[in-house]
Amino acid sequence: MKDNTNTLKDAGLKVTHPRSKILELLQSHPDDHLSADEIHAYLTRDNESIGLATVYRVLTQLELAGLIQKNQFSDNQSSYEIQKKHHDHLICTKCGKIIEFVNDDLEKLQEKISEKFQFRLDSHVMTLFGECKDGNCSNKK
Amino acid sequence: MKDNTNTLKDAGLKVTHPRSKILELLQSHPDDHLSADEIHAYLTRDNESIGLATVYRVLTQLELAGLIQKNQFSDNQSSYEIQKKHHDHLICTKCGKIIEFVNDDLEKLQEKISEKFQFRLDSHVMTLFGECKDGNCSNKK
DNA sequence: TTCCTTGCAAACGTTTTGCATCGGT
DNA sequence: ACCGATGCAAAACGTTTGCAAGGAA
Repeated sequence: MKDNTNTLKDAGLKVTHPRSKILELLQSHPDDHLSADEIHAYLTRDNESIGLATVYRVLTQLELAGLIQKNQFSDNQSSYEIQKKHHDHLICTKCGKIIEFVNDDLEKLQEKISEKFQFRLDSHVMTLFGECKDGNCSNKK
Repeated sequence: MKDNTNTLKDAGLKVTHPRSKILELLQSHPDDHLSADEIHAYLTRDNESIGLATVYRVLTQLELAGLIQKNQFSDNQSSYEIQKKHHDHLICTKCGKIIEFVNDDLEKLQEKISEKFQFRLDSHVMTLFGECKDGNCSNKK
């Protein structure tokens, strides 16, 4: 019985090869934010013949099940990552590096702002764009 | 000499009918967040025969010139608004209402977080999603 | 065996581009 | 008159859908 078999079952999803493979891929790249296309390329490289349409379908299902998270940063392409505890993102506009962070003050402040406008806060997107101080920064991407 | 003639000239853009009209439209809807398609529909309704491609081209130019702001919320469609002082957004997931707000503590906190990760902060996107307490909330959109 | 899932190809909606014509300056 | 701006149609892009074939329970 494979690792994510129970994960999928618990989510109410039948255990199929594509679902298992895609979940596995995202689990083994916990720090990456992969597009559907990149995921498809990884699978193809591993000699898995899984169609791009299936990748999209499976990603939608996994997201709905709460197993992965979909991100829409500034480009036109969505990216996906395995579900971790809540966090926000810091993106280097030069090298594309993405840092995940959590800040409790920020979360509290968002609640305060929502209350001020009489909103019941469901979720938020908070992405900081800047330039990182990495030496190899401009080389990447 | 029309209102936004100088605005366009100052931005280094030749004053043309489409540019003038589109800027005018956004200026007269300061609280709206319109998609290219909606803008095109408004123009068509006003008997302006401006192509959708031109709308896209002009919006890109106006954004580049800093005269308008492009937003990519959660849908697949971008929306545009005239440039105002910096602000973030609060969106009602039920009725689609968008509230603009500024919070200095938030801005300071973002700076602090960026510094912590050794980033030089350029910009940020911060959107809160929730449910507003409006009586007519569920009727709209 | 039963349905759900998959692969493929075709459709989709938004945005971009090529090209001939038009229009500011 | 010049060169950029426009309209139209077609292409491009990421994503979704229809359908017949395949696969897990």
